[in-house]
Amino acid sequence: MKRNRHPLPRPTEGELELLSILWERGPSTVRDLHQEVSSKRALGYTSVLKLLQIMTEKGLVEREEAGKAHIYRTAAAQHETQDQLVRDISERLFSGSAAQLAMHALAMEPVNDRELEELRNLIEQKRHRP
Amino acid sequence: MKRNRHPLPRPTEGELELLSILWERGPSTVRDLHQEVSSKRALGYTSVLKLLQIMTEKGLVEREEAGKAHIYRTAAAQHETQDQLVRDISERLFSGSAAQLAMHALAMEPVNDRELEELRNLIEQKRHRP
DNA sequence: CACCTCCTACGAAGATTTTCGTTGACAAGT
DNA sequence: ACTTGTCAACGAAAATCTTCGTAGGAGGTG
Repeated sequence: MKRNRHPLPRPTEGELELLSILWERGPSTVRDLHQEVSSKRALGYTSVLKLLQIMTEKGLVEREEAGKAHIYRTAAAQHETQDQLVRDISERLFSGSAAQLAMHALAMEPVNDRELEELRNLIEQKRHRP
Repeated sequence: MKRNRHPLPRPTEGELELLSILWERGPSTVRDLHQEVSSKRALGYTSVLKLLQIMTEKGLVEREEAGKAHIYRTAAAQHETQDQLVRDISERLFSGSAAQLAMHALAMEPVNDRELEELRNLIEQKRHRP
């Protein structure tokens, strides 16, 4: 049974970095995460550990204390956090207009054909169900 | 001539709140901004002032020291900051896929017909100019 | 057993962000 | 001239975020 009594807090920059890795790799140890992060930038092992401990307190991740090395997993699915943050940006930067956000995103850069097709479908759906 | 030697830093949460008001109201005094903010939440006058002073140092706003009360204006156009932050979120949350960001935004909620039409056009444009 | 190695826990320094109290300047009213 | 109101400047407390050093435990290896 999930404790969902408080909505999860918005992850900070560093926290989001770790969450991204967890979504990609699946449940991981501190060492796993540290190695991933290290390929991008210098950061001490204990820094990653500490961040994960804080994230556990906040409820952003959960850990399995099975063996010697704990295993961390995300508490929220990737799409949930994405939705949360997209809504947040939409509020703060586009007065709540998600459509404007979408337009900015699209206008901005290369979008491949498959994605374009998905977007077309999405829009047609919305169009026919007003 | 604009000093554009350093790109503007990413505004913090509080800074963005003030920027949003400035984009909406146009150039404003501290008192103007404080009143706007106060309608949303409690925040002291000097807190707003201090934030603006910091933002001036960072180059996020510029001020005209004409009369007694200085007048602040945004240094970057709204769409520039929107682009910057949308790109940022796209990177950090969608591995750089702006299209995925757009889809999340759209899937999320009410979009009116005019916006839907604009999006259709935007997509058709992209479609025909691959 | 003494010695590594790998791990978590803890505390704390440093950096940034948020908030506000106090001060002093200036002007308008009395 | 004295008081009152409005304003910017400054410093600093408080809160949050980032980073890491150090300590201590558990498990092997010689």
